[in-house]
Amino acid sequence: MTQQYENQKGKSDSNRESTDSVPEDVMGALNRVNENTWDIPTSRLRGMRVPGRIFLSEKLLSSIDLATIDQIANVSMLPGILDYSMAMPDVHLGYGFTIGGVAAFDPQEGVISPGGVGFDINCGVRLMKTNLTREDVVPHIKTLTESLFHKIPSGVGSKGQFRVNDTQLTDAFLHGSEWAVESGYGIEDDTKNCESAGFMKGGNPEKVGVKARQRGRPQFGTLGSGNHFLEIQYVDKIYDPVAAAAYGLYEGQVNVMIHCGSRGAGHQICTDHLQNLNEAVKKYKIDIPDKQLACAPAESKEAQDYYEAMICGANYAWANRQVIMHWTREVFENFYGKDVDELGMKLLYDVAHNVAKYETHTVDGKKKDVYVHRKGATRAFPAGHPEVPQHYRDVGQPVLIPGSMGTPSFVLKGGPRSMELSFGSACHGAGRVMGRGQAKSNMSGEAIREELARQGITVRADKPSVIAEEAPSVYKPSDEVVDVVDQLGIANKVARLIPIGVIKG
DNA sequence: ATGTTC
Repeated sequence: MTQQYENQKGKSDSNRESTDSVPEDVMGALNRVNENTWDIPTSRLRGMRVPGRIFLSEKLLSSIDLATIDQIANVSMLPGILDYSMAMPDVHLGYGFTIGGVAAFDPQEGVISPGGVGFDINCGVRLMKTNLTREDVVPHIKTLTESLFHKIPSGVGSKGQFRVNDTQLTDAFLHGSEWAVESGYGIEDDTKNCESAGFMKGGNPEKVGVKARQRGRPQFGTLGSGNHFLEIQYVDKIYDPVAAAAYGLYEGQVNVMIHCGSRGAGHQICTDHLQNLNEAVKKYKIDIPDKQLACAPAESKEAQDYYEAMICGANYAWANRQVIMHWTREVFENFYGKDVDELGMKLLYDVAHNVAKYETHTVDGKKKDVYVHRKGATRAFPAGHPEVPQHYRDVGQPVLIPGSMGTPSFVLKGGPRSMELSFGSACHGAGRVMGRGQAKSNMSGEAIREELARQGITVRADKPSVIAEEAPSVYKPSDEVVDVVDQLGIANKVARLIPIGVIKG
């Protein structure tokens, strides 16, 4: 870390007392470009190759601190970064890169960095529809929530209902949710309604270490902990009737949202390759302002090894969400005595929140293949993009934005300006404003559970501390975050979803 | 986020 960085960090700490108003140093670090766009000029820190850019409303400005701004600036120092080091309105401090960060790199001049993906590789969200109404479900919500809690293992270190063998694990690393569907955990349509059709090509299980395999095997089909959840929600508002019709959403409809990732497997893949990349930084003499930005030239063996292992982690996560959705269907089938078809339990879509991808974008007016890192950011391809499934192509890719526990989630569609503004990316959620530790010591999980119960939301968690960590008040309001990307035309609102039953790890 | 602070 540079001396300059330390000085600024100190300054920000001393200002933290005056919370509600935006600290002067935050204002001083940003140049306002328009209503929802703020730039960090390259003059801020020595070594910035491109400016930083935060998509944010004035209202949310107080949720940003100087340490977050400097992480965005630090990323702009990485070789081969294109256009801007970007951040979404749900941005907050992360490992090296912010959560809510988007950064694209030239494949020849640029780098690949695990910090730009995160430890939970392909943490993501899927939304499954039903044809049940709120009235069909609310009277039974306690029973349903309880059944789901028992069917789907959750919590830190939770073990699954079945153990995949080594061959199956390799298949999952290579073929993601396609493997899960072929193994009987789903229906053929499921993979069509998924980003990248449920798996990325190019995974190489030989780049996944023994430890990652050991951790991954027993955790298959588990939810995990932290902000991960399974929610029964209902559609309470439609903003865009045409898009809603194309997605099959209508007011009063009950849906299930599943938010989880690659569990210990992805975590171990990230940890292992960070070690290699720490060495690569020295070997290739890359000047990085923060050790957490470990990276290697995109075409180097070290970077490609990580990328091939990361794909395995991403595919594991897609298979994991697929298996969890399958068990959710079984719970509903048993409860209502109807099958999946009769219950209309179709997958609307599944998106990755933490992943790096080789994609085609327009840079300086020319088509170019780049490595886009999305860490706490959602792909949001617009109408007409060839990667959007045929049946959604006229509307745009579904963009699923979970709220924090007890607050609304949103379905958006990829907006007309996402390709020009943000490498086809939008926000991924509400975004924390308070750290986990602080939340745990400040909040009572049991009190929050009772308050949510008064609001008609049944929460079933592994332990109360998880509820405290994820209290709605430790997050930015999801509606304000979503409004920013909506107003920018990065992704446009289609429907709002209100939780009624929540399973947490 | 995480076999919870290498």
